[in-house]
Amino acid sequence: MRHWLFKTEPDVFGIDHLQNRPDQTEPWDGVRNYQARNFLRDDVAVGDNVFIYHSSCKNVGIAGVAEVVKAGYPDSTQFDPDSDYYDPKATTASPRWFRVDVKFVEKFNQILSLQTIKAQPDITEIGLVKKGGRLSIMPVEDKEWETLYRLASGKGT
DNA sequence: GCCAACGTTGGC
DNA sequence: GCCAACGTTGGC
Repeated sequence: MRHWLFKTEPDVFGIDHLQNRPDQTEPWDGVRNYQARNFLRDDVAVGDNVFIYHSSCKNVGIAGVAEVVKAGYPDSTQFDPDSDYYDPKATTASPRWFRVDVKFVEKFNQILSLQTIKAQPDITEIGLVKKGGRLSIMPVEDKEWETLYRLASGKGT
């Protein structure tokens, strides 16, 4: 099983939205970045755990955990002219964009702030810290997951 | 709202 | 295939 981090703007769709969904499950769509798309299409698998990260807001950081319940399949918003995510160059025969379904697992009592994450000496390779933090879907190494989960949940391992 | 860093586009 | 121009992201 692999671990991931998905970024989201909590004003649009955050951990609370996910928790309040029917079945606490929601398609993770609207990803329009090729590197992130490749992860969704090729690598994210059912049963993988995902950190839900809140960006572009007052309290930036990891807010909770979700689990992948459906692996990559075409993101239907790319075919919908009324959608913000419409892509006229995408066809059903060869979809460009993919999404996965995620289910709520856990909300942390407190956001694990980006500042705290960056302060960890062994968290230096994560995409959050590199590349100016712009990638919206990124893998998290097992060791990094352990460290971050311990910090966020306050639980020992 | 600013601005740095990155991704995408399109002319050549 | 290069690279300048442009758009977007995201922390602050």
